[in-house]
Amino acid sequence: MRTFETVLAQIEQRIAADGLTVGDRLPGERQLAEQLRVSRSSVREALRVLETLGVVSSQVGRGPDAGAVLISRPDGTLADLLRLNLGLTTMSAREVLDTRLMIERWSAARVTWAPPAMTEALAAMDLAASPEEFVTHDIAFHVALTDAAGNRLLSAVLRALRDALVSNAVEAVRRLGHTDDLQADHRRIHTAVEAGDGEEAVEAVTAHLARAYPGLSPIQNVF
Amino acid sequence: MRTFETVLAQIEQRIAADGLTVGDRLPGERQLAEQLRVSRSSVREALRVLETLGVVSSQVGRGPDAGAVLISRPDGTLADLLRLNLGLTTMSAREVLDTRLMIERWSAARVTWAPPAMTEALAAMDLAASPEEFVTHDIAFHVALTDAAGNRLLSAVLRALRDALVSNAVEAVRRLGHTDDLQADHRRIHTAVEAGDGEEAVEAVTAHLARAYPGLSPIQNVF
DNA sequence: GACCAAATATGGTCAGACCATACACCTTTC
DNA sequence: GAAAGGTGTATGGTCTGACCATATTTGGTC
Repeated sequence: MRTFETVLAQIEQRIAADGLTVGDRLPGERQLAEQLRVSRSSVREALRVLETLGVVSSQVGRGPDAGAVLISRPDGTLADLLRLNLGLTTMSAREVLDTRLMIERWSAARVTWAPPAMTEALAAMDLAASPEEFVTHDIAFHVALTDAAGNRLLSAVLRALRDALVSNAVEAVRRLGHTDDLQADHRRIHTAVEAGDGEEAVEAVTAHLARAYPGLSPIQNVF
Repeated sequence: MRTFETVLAQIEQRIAADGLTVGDRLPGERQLAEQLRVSRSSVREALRVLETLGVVSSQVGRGPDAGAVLISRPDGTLADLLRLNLGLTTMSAREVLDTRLMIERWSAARVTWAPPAMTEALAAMDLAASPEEFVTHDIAFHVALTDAAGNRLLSAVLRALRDALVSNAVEAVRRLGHTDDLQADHRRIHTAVEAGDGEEAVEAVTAHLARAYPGLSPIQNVF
């Protein structure tokens, strides 16, 4: 097993052991390297993987104080994501694909603030002059929401699908004839996110979807 | 933009420009570093990201000849995957992604025949001489199953993910040591599909998954 | 032609160095 | 006393150069 892979495992363990959550920080690269008795290069390679997985986010120049890296999605499935993306043990794409998983993650993320992009998109939709324009910002709105959930890998797949479905969304807006109801939904979602109320948010999203796509089965949909 | 990110972009471009495909090799780390005028560290960090994304796979000790890294999934979505995991935007695919929806659609489609590709893949798996070969046909089998459900868009995405996880699947087969049980599952699925028995099929698929990936959470998976 | 051993370039890892950045702290100013 | 500004400092990002174990190639041997 390569060194950076063991580093990965140890970081994972540390996150679990210390009960780190969103916003918490890992030790600095140098300190981490010293603790794990490996070179900084290996630590960095591990961090790069974690960053790709959407677990951690680095930022330069954090003064003389502590911290170095910031956990962006520390939930328990970290191990699965690692295994999957590294081919260490086994994983299934279905698990990743399951949107329910995403809901759980989103709720577990305990997001207590609405991403600025989300707020901006909300305002932009009010000013939209055409269904196409509306949908553009609508996508941005949901993108921000998904980002708040934290899993970039999953988001990527979802995003690709979304892009492929732009025309559907436009048609949905046209069918409705107006966007008042949709905006009301959006505001409800936004409020829920701001309040950090995961359950309410999921419910709001579900209601929103039911309105936008009436033919949809009452399955638990998400974004 | 960090150096390794530009390296990422340039490698991506190179793959597209040179028309590299599965099995082809990138230049060695040192050579790549020299060509791109960056340090080997940056190249390595970029490669680590690509590895996490399932695009390349490194292996040590390749003698004095050429090659260094090997492309493992060069399909068109590479660019999207790169962009996404680098932190641009993200999105959700809403209802389309929900696997349960797929099951329902599949049932609702009242499929009363097994797709020829499915039958062929089943036979091919019997003749497979290696785990790799087995998995190849295994994928074809499940893709055919997904296609039978009727949602091409969903099929495409699932397929892409599936391809990205080939190595995991191979390992799963290796771990089992034999393919008899898997084939028994496949036959059960095939029979159910032929009979148009959606419920039985879903159940068979679930059982199949549980066998192939024992650690999997009891989430309702689809293949 | 088959087999074995040395030569060689590779990926993996390490140590040490430099830079630009952003935070914490301290001084200055009002 | 509070606000504003300057400075010190540890950080992430990058680079250089080195060593190791490994796998492929090469070339010699039988």
